[in-house]
Amino acid sequence: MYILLMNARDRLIESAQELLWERGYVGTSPRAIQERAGAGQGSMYHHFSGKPDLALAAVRRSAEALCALAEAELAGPGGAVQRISAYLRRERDVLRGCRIGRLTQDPDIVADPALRQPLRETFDRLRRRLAEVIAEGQARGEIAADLAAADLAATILAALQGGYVLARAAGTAEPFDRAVDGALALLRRAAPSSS
Amino acid sequence: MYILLMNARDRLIESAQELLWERGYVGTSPRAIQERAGAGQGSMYHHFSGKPDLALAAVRRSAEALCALAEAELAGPGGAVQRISAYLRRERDVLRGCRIGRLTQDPDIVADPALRQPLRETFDRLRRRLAEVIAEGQARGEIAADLAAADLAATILAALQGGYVLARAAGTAEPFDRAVDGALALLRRAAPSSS
DNA sequence: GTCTATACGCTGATAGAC
DNA sequence: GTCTATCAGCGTATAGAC
Repeated sequence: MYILLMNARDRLIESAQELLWERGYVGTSPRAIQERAGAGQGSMYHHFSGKPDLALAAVRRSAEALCALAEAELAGPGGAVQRISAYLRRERDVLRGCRIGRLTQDPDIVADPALRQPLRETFDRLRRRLAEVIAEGQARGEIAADLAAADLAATILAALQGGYVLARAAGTAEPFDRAVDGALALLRRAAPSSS
Repeated sequence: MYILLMNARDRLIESAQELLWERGYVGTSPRAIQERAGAGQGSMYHHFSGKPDLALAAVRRSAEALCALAEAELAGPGGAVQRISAYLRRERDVLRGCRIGRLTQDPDIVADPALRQPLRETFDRLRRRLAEVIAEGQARGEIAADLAAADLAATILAALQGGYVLARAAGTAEPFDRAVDGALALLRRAAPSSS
Protein backbone atom coordinates (compact mmCIF):
# COMPACT_ATOMS: atom_id res chain seq x y z
CA MET A 1 0.00 0.00 0.00
CA TYR A 2 1.62 3.14 -1.30
CA ILE A 3 -0.33 5.30 1.06
CA LEU A 4 1.40 3.82 4.07
CA LEU A 5 4.74 5.14 2.86
CA MET A 6 3.63 8.76 2.75
CA ASN A 7 3.94 11.23 5.55
CA ALA A 8 0.93 12.02 7.67
CA ARG A 9 0.18 15.28 5.91
CA ASP A 10 -0.03 13.63 2.51
CA ARG A 11 -1.97 10.68 3.85
CA LEU A 12 -4.49 13.08 5.32
CA ILE A 13 -4.86 14.94 2.05
CA GLU A 14 -5.24 11.76 0.05
CA SER A 15 -7.78 10.32 2.46
CA ALA A 16 -9.71 13.58 2.34
CA GLN A 17 -9.68 13.43 -1.47
CA GLU A 18 -11.16 9.95 -1.42
CA LEU A 19 -13.82 10.77 1.14
CA LEU A 20 -14.80 14.02 -0.56
CA TRP A 21 -15.30 12.06 -3.75
CA GLU A 22 -17.32 9.34 -2.05
CA ARG A 23 -19.34 11.34 0.45
CA GLY A 24 -18.92 15.04 -0.26
CA TYR A 25 -17.92 17.74 2.17
CA VAL A 26 -20.93 17.64 4.46
CA GLY A 27 -20.76 13.85 4.61
CA THR A 28 -17.08 13.72 5.49
CA SER A 29 -15.97 14.16 9.09
CA PRO A 30 -12.46 14.98 10.27
CA ARG A 31 -12.59 11.81 12.32
CA ALA A 32 -13.31 9.68 9.24
CA ILE A 33 -10.40 11.28 7.41
CA GLN A 34 -8.08 10.65 10.32
CA GLU A 35 -9.10 7.02 10.55
CA ARG A 36 -8.57 6.39 6.86
CA ALA A 37 -5.22 8.14 6.99
CA GLY A 38 -4.15 6.30 10.10
CA ALA A 39 -3.49 9.59 11.84
CA GLY A 40 -4.73 11.01 15.13
CA GLN A 41 -6.54 14.20 15.99
CA GLY A 42 -3.37 15.97 17.00
CA SER A 43 -1.68 15.15 13.73
CA MET A 44 -4.48 16.56 11.65
CA TYR A 45 -4.83 19.74 13.65
CA HIS A 46 -1.10 20.21 13.59
CA HIS A 47 -0.97 20.20 9.79
CA PHE A 48 -4.29 21.90 9.09
CA SER A 49 -6.28 24.56 10.87
CA GLY A 50 -9.46 22.53 10.57
CA LYS A 51 -11.76 20.70 8.22
CA PRO A 52 -12.11 23.51 5.65
CA ASP A 53 -8.36 23.93 5.43
CA LEU A 54 -7.73 20.25 4.86
CA ALA A 55 -10.59 20.07 2.39
CA LEU A 56 -9.13 22.97 0.44
CA ALA A 57 -5.80 21.18 0.07
CA ALA A 58 -7.61 18.02 -1.01
CA VAL A 59 -9.85 19.79 -3.51
CA ARG A 60 -6.91 21.62 -5.06
CA ARG A 61 -5.03 18.38 -5.53
CA SER A 62 -8.05 16.65 -7.08
CA ALA A 63 -8.62 19.59 -9.39
CA GLU A 64 -5.06 19.42 -10.66
CA ALA A 65 -5.30 15.70 -11.24
CA LEU A 66 -8.53 16.16 -13.16
CA CYS A 67 -7.11 18.85 -15.43
CA ALA A 68 -4.01 16.76 -16.10
CA LEU A 69 -6.15 13.78 -17.12
CA ALA A 70 -8.19 15.92 -19.48
CA GLU A 71 -5.14 17.49 -21.00
CA ALA A 72 -3.69 14.05 -21.69
CA GLU A 73 -6.56 13.33 -24.06
CA LEU A 74 -7.14 16.79 -25.47
CA ALA A 75 -3.50 17.22 -26.39
CA GLY A 76 -3.39 13.79 -28.00
CA PRO A 77 -3.15 12.89 -31.67
CA GLY A 78 -5.85 13.32 -34.27
CA GLY A 79 -8.37 15.96 -35.25
CA ALA A 80 -10.57 18.01 -32.96
CA VAL A 81 -13.55 15.68 -32.96
CA GLN A 82 -11.29 12.69 -32.47
CA ARG A 83 -9.60 14.23 -29.43
CA ILE A 84 -12.91 15.27 -27.91
CA SER A 85 -14.15 11.76 -28.51
CA ALA A 86 -11.09 10.35 -26.78
CA TYR A 87 -11.72 12.68 -23.84
CA LEU A 88 -15.39 11.79 -23.49
CA ARG A 89 -14.87 8.08 -24.01
CA ARG A 90 -11.87 7.76 -21.77
CA GLU A 91 -12.22 4.77 -19.50
CA ARG A 92 -13.84 5.84 -16.24
CA ASP A 93 -15.71 4.46 -13.32
CA VAL A 94 -18.84 6.32 -14.35
CA LEU A 95 -20.87 5.55 -11.23
CA ARG A 96 -18.29 7.20 -9.00
CA GLY A 97 -19.09 10.46 -10.73
CA CYS A 98 -16.81 13.45 -11.08
CA ARG A 99 -14.76 14.29 -8.00
CA ILE A 100 -15.02 18.00 -8.73
CA GLY A 101 -18.51 18.13 -10.17
CA ARG A 102 -20.01 16.37 -7.17
CA LEU A 103 -18.72 19.12 -4.89
CA THR A 104 -20.94 21.67 -6.63
CA GLN A 105 -23.85 20.09 -4.77
CA ASP A 106 -22.24 20.71 -1.40
CA PRO A 107 -23.79 23.81 0.15
CA ASP A 108 -20.81 24.40 2.44
CA ILE A 109 -18.43 24.30 -0.53
CA VAL A 110 -20.42 26.61 -2.75
CA ALA A 111 -21.01 29.03 0.11
CA ASP A 112 -17.29 29.40 0.82
CA PRO A 113 -15.52 31.40 -1.91
CA ALA A 114 -12.15 29.85 -1.08
CA LEU A 115 -13.51 26.33 -1.39
CA ARG A 116 -15.50 27.10 -4.51
CA GLN A 117 -12.60 28.74 -6.33
CA PRO A 118 -10.89 25.50 -7.40
CA LEU A 119 -14.18 24.25 -8.83
CA ARG A 120 -14.70 27.42 -10.82
CA GLU A 121 -11.13 27.42 -12.07
CA THR A 122 -11.26 23.78 -13.06
CA PHE A 123 -14.37 24.06 -15.16
CA ASP A 124 -13.29 27.40 -16.60
CA ARG A 125 -10.02 25.82 -17.71
CA LEU A 126 -11.73 22.79 -19.17
CA ARG A 127 -14.20 24.95 -21.05
CA ARG A 128 -11.50 27.17 -22.44
CA ARG A 129 -9.40 24.19 -23.43
CA LEU A 130 -12.33 22.51 -25.15
CA ALA A 131 -13.18 25.76 -26.92
CA GLU A 132 -9.60 25.91 -28.18
CA VAL A 133 -9.82 22.42 -29.60
CA ILE A 134 -13.14 23.22 -31.20
CA ALA A 135 -11.84 26.47 -32.70
CA GLU A 136 -8.93 24.48 -34.09
CA GLY A 137 -11.40 22.07 -35.66
CA GLN A 138 -13.28 25.00 -37.12
CA ALA A 139 -10.12 26.50 -38.56
CA ARG A 140 -9.33 23.16 -40.16
CA GLY A 141 -12.83 22.85 -41.59
CA GLU A 142 -13.81 19.97 -39.35
CA ILE A 143 -16.61 21.81 -37.58
CA ALA A 144 -18.89 24.51 -38.97
CA ALA A 145 -17.34 27.88 -38.21
CA ASP A 146 -20.60 29.70 -37.53
CA LEU A 147 -21.23 27.75 -34.31
CA ALA A 148 -19.98 29.47 -31.15
CA ALA A 149 -16.99 27.48 -29.92
CA ALA A 150 -17.52 28.61 -26.34
CA ASP A 151 -21.11 27.39 -26.40
CA LEU A 152 -20.20 24.01 -27.85
CA ALA A 153 -17.46 23.63 -25.26
CA ALA A 154 -19.96 24.30 -22.48
CA THR A 155 -22.40 21.83 -24.03
CA ILE A 156 -19.82 19.07 -24.23
CA LEU A 157 -18.61 19.59 -20.69
CA ALA A 158 -22.18 19.79 -19.43
CA ALA A 159 -23.11 16.59 -21.27
CA LEU A 160 -20.22 14.90 -19.49
CA GLN A 161 -21.18 16.18 -16.06
CA GLY A 162 -24.86 15.53 -16.66
CA GLY A 163 -24.03 12.06 -17.93
CA TYR A 164 -22.66 11.25 -14.49
CA VAL A 165 -25.82 12.54 -12.88
CA LEU A 166 -28.08 10.39 -15.08
CA ALA A 167 -25.87 7.35 -14.59
CA ARG A 168 -25.90 7.64 -10.81
CA ALA A 169 -29.68 7.99 -10.83
CA ALA A 170 -30.03 4.96 -13.10
CA GLY A 171 -27.49 2.86 -11.25
CA THR A 172 -25.77 2.03 -14.54
CA ALA A 173 -23.43 3.73 -17.00
CA GLU A 174 -25.92 3.40 -19.84
CA PRO A 175 -27.28 6.97 -19.79
CA PHE A 176 -23.75 8.35 -19.61
CA ASP A 177 -22.76 6.41 -22.71
CA ARG A 178 -25.87 7.54 -24.54
CA ALA A 179 -25.31 11.16 -23.62
CA VAL A 180 -21.73 10.98 -24.86
CA ASP A 181 -22.69 9.16 -28.04
CA GLY A 182 -25.42 11.68 -28.75
CA ALA A 183 -23.09 14.61 -28.21
CA LEU A 184 -20.47 13.16 -30.54
CA ALA A 185 -23.09 12.34 -33.16
CA LEU A 186 -24.30 15.92 -33.09
CA LEU A 187 -20.78 17.25 -33.26
CA ARG A 188 -20.02 15.13 -36.32
CA ARG A 189 -23.22 16.42 -37.90
CA ALA A 190 -21.98 19.96 -37.41
CA ALA A 191 -19.37 19.53 -40.10
CA PRO A 192 -19.34 22.34 -42.70
CA SER A 193 -19.88 19.80 -45.48
CA SER A 194 -23.26 19.09 -43.91
CA SER A 195 -24.53 22.63 -44.25
CA MET B 1 -47.80 32.01 4.26
CA TYR B 2 -49.60 29.11 2.67
CA ILE B 3 -47.50 26.60 4.54
CA LEU B 4 -49.04 27.61 7.86
CA LEU B 5 -52.43 26.50 6.71
CA MET B 6 -51.37 22.95 5.98
CA ASN B 7 -51.47 20.08 8.42
CA ALA B 8 -48.30 18.99 10.13
CA ARG B 9 -47.72 16.04 7.86
CA ASP B 10 -47.77 18.17 4.73
CA ARG B 11 -45.71 20.91 6.36
CA LEU B 12 -43.09 18.31 7.25
CA ILE B 13 -42.99 16.97 3.71
CA GLU B 14 -42.74 20.42 2.19
CA SER B 15 -40.02 21.49 4.58
CA ALA B 16 -38.12 18.31 3.83
CA GLN B 17 -38.44 19.02 0.11
CA GLU B 18 -36.94 22.46 0.57
CA LEU B 19 -34.09 21.29 2.76
CA LEU B 20 -33.26 18.34 0.52
CA TRP B 21 -33.00 20.76 -2.37
CA GLU B 22 -30.84 23.20 -0.43
CA ARG B 23 -28.65 20.86 1.58
CA GLY B 24 -29.15 17.30 0.34
CA TYR B 25 -29.98 14.26 2.42
CA VAL B 26 -26.80 14.03 4.45
CA GLY B 27 -26.93 17.75 5.18
CA THR B 28 -30.53 17.72 6.35
CA SER B 29 -31.38 16.74 9.91
CA PRO B 30 -34.81 15.76 11.22
CA ARG B 31 -34.50 18.58 13.69
CA ALA B 32 -33.99 21.14 10.93
CA ILE B 33 -37.05 19.81 9.11
CA GLN B 34 -39.15 19.99 12.26
CA GLU B 35 -38.08 23.54 12.94
CA ARG B 36 -38.89 24.72 9.45
CA ALA B 37 -42.23 22.95 9.57
CA GLY B 38 -43.04 24.31 13.00
CA ALA B 39 -43.58 20.78 14.28
CA GLY B 40 -42.08 18.88 17.19
CA GLN B 41 -40.23 15.62 17.40
CA GLY B 42 -43.31 13.68 18.39
CA SER B 43 -45.25 14.97 15.43
CA MET B 44 -42.62 13.91 12.94
CA TYR B 45 -42.14 10.47 14.41
CA HIS B 46 -45.87 9.99 14.57
CA HIS B 47 -46.29 10.57 10.83
CA PHE B 48 -43.05 9.03 9.63
CA SER B 49 -40.95 6.12 10.82
CA GLY B 50 -37.79 8.20 10.59
CA LYS B 51 -35.67 10.37 8.39
CA PRO B 52 -35.53 7.99 5.40
CA ASP B 53 -39.29 7.57 5.41
CA LEU B 54 -39.93 11.32 5.44
CA ALA B 55 -37.26 11.89 2.81
CA LEU B 56 -38.90 9.30 0.57
CA ALA B 57 -42.22 11.10 0.74
CA ALA B 58 -40.50 14.41 0.01
CA VAL B 59 -38.46 13.06 -2.90
CA ARG B 60 -41.52 11.46 -4.47
CA ARG B 61 -43.40 14.73 -4.29
CA SER B 62 -40.50 16.68 -5.78
CA ALA B 63 -40.13 14.15 -8.56
CA GLU B 64 -43.78 14.48 -9.51
CA ALA B 65 -43.56 18.25 -9.53
CA LEU B 66 -40.49 18.11 -11.75
CA CYS B 67 -42.10 15.80 -14.29
CA ALA B 68 -45.22 17.94 -14.39
CA LEU B 69 -43.18 21.05 -15.10
CA ALA B 70 -41.32 19.31 -17.91
CA GLU B 71 -44.50 18.00 -19.41
CA ALA B 72 -46.00 21.49 -19.45
CA GLU B 73 -43.29 22.57 -21.89
CA LEU B 74 -42.84 19.37 -23.86
CA ALA B 75 -46.55 19.06 -24.56
CA GLY B 76 -46.76 22.70 -25.58
CA PRO B 77 -47.31 24.15 -29.04
CA GLY B 78 -44.79 24.15 -31.87
CA GLY B 79 -42.39 21.71 -33.46
CA ALA B 80 -40.02 19.35 -31.68
CA VAL B 81 -37.03 21.69 -31.55
CA GLN B 82 -39.22 24.53 -30.43
CA ARG B 83 -40.69 22.51 -27.55
CA ILE B 84 -37.28 21.29 -26.47
CA SER B 85 -36.06 24.86 -26.61
CA ALA B 86 -38.98 25.96 -24.46
CA TYR B 87 -38.14 23.22 -21.99
CA LEU B 88 -34.45 24.07 -21.78
CA ARG B 89 -34.99 27.81 -21.68
CA ARG B 90 -37.78 27.75 -19.19
CA GLU B 91 -37.27 30.35 -16.51
CA ARG B 92 -35.39 28.81 -13.61
CA ASP B 93 -33.29 29.73 -10.66
CA VAL B 94 -30.25 28.08 -12.21
CA LEU B 95 -27.98 28.38 -9.19
CA ARG B 96 -30.39 26.40 -7.04
CA GLY B 97 -29.74 23.44 -9.30
CA CYS B 98 -32.06 20.52 -9.93
CA ARG B 99 -33.87 19.21 -6.86
CA ILE B 100 -33.69 15.66 -8.16
CA GLY B 101 -30.32 15.76 -9.88
CA ARG B 102 -28.58 17.06 -6.78
CA LEU B 103 -29.70 13.98 -4.84
CA THR B 104 -27.66 11.74 -7.13
CA GLN B 105 -24.60 13.05 -5.27
CA ASP B 106 -25.94 11.90 -1.94
CA PRO B 107 -24.30 8.61 -0.98
CA ASP B 108 -27.10 7.66 1.41
CA ILE B 109 -29.70 8.21 -1.32
CA VAL B 110 -27.90 6.27 -4.02
CA ALA B 111 -27.11 3.44 -1.61
CA ASP B 112 -30.76 2.95 -0.68
CA PRO B 113 -32.75 1.38 -3.53
CA ALA B 114 -36.02 2.77 -2.22
CA LEU B 115 -34.68 6.30 -2.09
CA ARG B 116 -32.94 6.02 -5.44
CA GLN B 117 -35.98 4.65 -7.27
CA PRO B 118 -37.75 8.03 -7.68
CA LEU B 119 -34.57 9.49 -9.16
CA ARG B 120 -34.23 6.67 -11.65
CA GLU B 121 -37.89 6.84 -12.60
CA THR B 122 -37.82 10.59 -13.02
CA PHE B 123 -34.86 10.65 -15.39
CA ASP B 124 -36.09 7.57 -17.24
CA ARG B 125 -39.41 9.28 -17.82
CA LEU B 126 -37.80 12.51 -18.94
CA ARG B 127 -35.49 10.68 -21.31
CA ARG B 128 -38.33 8.69 -22.82
CA ARG B 129 -40.47 11.79 -23.17
CA LEU B 130 -37.68 13.72 -24.83
CA ALA B 131 -36.99 10.79 -27.14
CA GLU B 132 -40.68 10.80 -28.12
CA VAL B 133 -40.55 14.47 -28.99
CA ILE B 134 -37.36 13.94 -30.97
CA ALA B 135 -38.80 10.96 -32.82
CA GLU B 136 -41.80 13.11 -33.65
CA GLY B 137 -39.44 15.76 -35.01
CA GLN B 138 -37.70 13.10 -37.07
CA ALA B 139 -40.99 11.82 -38.48
CA ARG B 140 -41.88 15.37 -39.47
CA GLY B 141 -38.51 15.92 -41.13
CA GLU B 142 -37.34 18.42 -38.54
CA ILE B 143 -34.40 16.34 -37.31
CA ALA B 144 -32.24 13.91 -39.26
CA ALA B 145 -33.75 10.44 -38.92
CA ASP B 146 -30.46 8.57 -38.76
CA LEU B 147 -29.58 10.00 -35.36
CA ALA B 148 -30.56 7.82 -32.42
CA ALA B 149 -33.45 9.57 -30.67
CA ALA B 150 -32.63 7.89 -27.35
CA ASP B 151 -29.05 9.15 -27.50
CA LEU B 152 -30.06 12.69 -28.33
CA ALA B 153 -32.59 12.66 -25.50
CA ALA B 154 -29.87 11.59 -23.07
CA THR B 155 -27.55 14.28 -24.40
CA ILE B 156 -30.12 17.02 -23.98
CA LEU B 157 -31.06 15.95 -20.47
CA ALA B 158 -27.39 15.59 -19.55
CA ALA B 159 -26.59 19.03 -20.94
CA LEU B 160 -29.32 20.40 -18.71
CA GLN B 161 -28.11 18.62 -15.59
CA GLY B 162 -24.49 19.38 -16.37
CA GLY B 163 -25.39 22.98 -17.03
CA TYR B 164 -26.49 23.26 -13.41
CA VAL B 165 -23.20 21.76 -12.28
CA LEU B 166 -21.12 24.23 -14.27
CA ALA B 167 -23.26 27.15 -13.16
CA ARG B 168 -22.93 26.28 -9.48
CA ALA B 169 -19.18 25.96 -9.85
CA ALA B 170 -19.00 29.31 -11.64
CA GLY B 171 -21.37 31.07 -9.31
CA THR B 172 -23.34 32.39 -12.28
CA ALA B 173 -25.86 31.09 -14.78
CA GLU B 174 -23.62 31.86 -17.74
CA PRO B 175 -22.26 28.33 -18.33
CA PHE B 176 -25.77 26.93 -18.09
CA ASP B 177 -26.99 29.30 -20.76
CA ARG B 178 -24.05 28.49 -22.99
CA ALA B 179 -24.55 24.77 -22.60
CA VAL B 180 -28.22 25.11 -23.50
CA ASP B 181 -27.51 27.41 -26.44
CA GLY B 182 -24.85 25.04 -27.75
CA ALA B 183 -27.15 22.05 -27.48
CA LEU B 184 -29.93 23.83 -29.33
CA ALA B 185 -27.53 25.08 -32.01
CA LEU B 186 -26.33 21.52 -32.57
CA LEU B 187 -29.87 20.22 -32.66
CA ARG B 188 -30.87 22.76 -35.29
CA ARG B 189 -27.80 21.76 -37.32
CA ALA B 190 -29.01 18.18 -37.27
CA ALA B 191 -31.83 19.02 -39.68
CA PRO B 192 -32.08 16.66 -42.67
CA SER B 193 -31.78 19.63 -45.03
CA SER B 194 -28.29 20.13 -43.65
CA SER B 195 -27.07 16.68 -44.64
C1' DG C 1 4.82 15.93 15.14
C1' DT C 2 1.78 12.93 17.39
C1' DC C 3 -0.88 11.37 21.36
C1' DT C 4 -4.63 11.46 24.86
C1' DA C 5 -8.10 13.97 27.44
C1' DT C 6 -11.84 16.91 27.55
C1' DA C 7 -15.73 19.66 25.89
C1' DC C 8 -20.22 21.01 23.96
C1' DG C 9 -23.63 21.03 20.60
C1' DC C 10 -25.95 18.23 17.26
C1' DT C 11 -28.03 13.76 15.31
C1' DG C 12 -31.48 10.54 15.16
C1' DA C 13 -34.24 8.24 17.83
C1' DT C 14 -37.33 6.20 21.95
C1' DA C 15 -40.64 6.71 25.89
C1' DG C 16 -44.36 8.29 27.99
C1' DA C 17 -47.45 12.21 29.41
C1' DC C 18 -51.36 14.88 27.67
C1' DG D 1 -51.61 13.91 17.22
C1' DT D 2 -48.40 16.58 19.61
C1' DC D 3 -45.38 17.71 23.48
C1' DT D 4 -41.41 17.18 26.52
C1' DA D 5 -37.84 14.32 28.47
C1' DT D 6 -33.94 11.54 27.80
C1' DC D 7 -30.16 9.12 25.49
C1' DA D 8 -25.82 7.16 23.18
C1' DG D 9 -22.97 8.48 19.82
C1' DC D 10 -20.86 11.66 16.51
C1' DG D 11 -18.83 16.21 14.81
C1' DT D 12 -15.43 19.47 15.36
C1' DA D 13 -12.61 21.27 17.83
C1' DT D 14 -8.98 22.89 22.01
C1' DA D 15 -5.34 21.91 25.56
C1' DG D 16 -1.48 20.08 27.08
C1' DA D 17 1.70 16.03 27.72
C1' DC D 18 5.40 13.61 25.38
